[in-house]
Amino acid sequence: MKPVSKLRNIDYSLPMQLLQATKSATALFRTMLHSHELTDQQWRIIRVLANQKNIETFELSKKSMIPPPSLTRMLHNFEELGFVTRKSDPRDQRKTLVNLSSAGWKKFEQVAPEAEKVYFTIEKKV
Amino acid sequence: MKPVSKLRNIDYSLPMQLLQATKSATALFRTMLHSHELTDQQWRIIRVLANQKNIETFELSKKSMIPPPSLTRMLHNFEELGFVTRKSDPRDQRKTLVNLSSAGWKKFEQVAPEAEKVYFTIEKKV
DNA sequence: CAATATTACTTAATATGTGAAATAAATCAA
DNA sequence: TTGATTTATTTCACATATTAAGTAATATTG
Repeated sequence: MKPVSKLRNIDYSLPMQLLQATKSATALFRTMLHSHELTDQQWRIIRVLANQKNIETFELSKKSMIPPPSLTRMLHNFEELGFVTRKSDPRDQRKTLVNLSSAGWKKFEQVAPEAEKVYFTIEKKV
Repeated sequence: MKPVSKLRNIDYSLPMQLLQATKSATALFRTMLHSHELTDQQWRIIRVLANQKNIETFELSKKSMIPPPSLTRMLHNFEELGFVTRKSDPRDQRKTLVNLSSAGWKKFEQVAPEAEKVYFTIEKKV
């Protein structure tokens, strides 16, 4: 029998445990979000935008934890859907400032109460 | 000023905190894995295979947390790279049994000690 | 045994993640 | 003021995730 490296069982690996925890935590939201035609990531963007006006793309990326290339694609899509508006920062034309449109706000107002319900459900379990 | 739904700040959302934690934990492994030409997910597959012979695809999917459609593609790729072998289960031809090839074992033996080092680094920090 | 349902996996279409390179505006140095 | 550098964002190529639908083998029911 040839010697084999010892490595802790994958079930006890920290990244795997975190992956599992994330999966469990997001599953409850996902079902609700899908009934509103939103993905997890789209909802993260809307939440951040509801909390801060004229946010720069880079900061939006950090706060929503969506990498810049994904964000570019998603904002383009959101613009077409009419949920967000973009304008370049007059003080620094490299920057783009993003805002919710009225349709975006409407979506937020619809979904936010249900998101709170899901949080409440989770907290009861914990 | 129109009424606005109250929702906890996104920074305190459980899924976001878990996402952040996962990102931090995997970042440490990723650099090391890339120097061995492996992605995070590929290493998860190899680890599970090193731990269990003749594993069914579905169980491999669960243990590696890689969804079945992704797993199909990745195993096909791993077969071409010569890291794994697949055969159908003689007792139930719907099932596929997966194993590491000798090249797959070699890869595991190379990477496992370095993975342990990363774990050790993390544990010191915690 | 034949019809149906279930299981295990694959395929397909689309969305998002990742790393590198490209672009344009702003800043800095000589 | 020009040329080099940095910054903010985008584009590209490819890997992985997600959902739905398809396929073949097995199990179940009447």
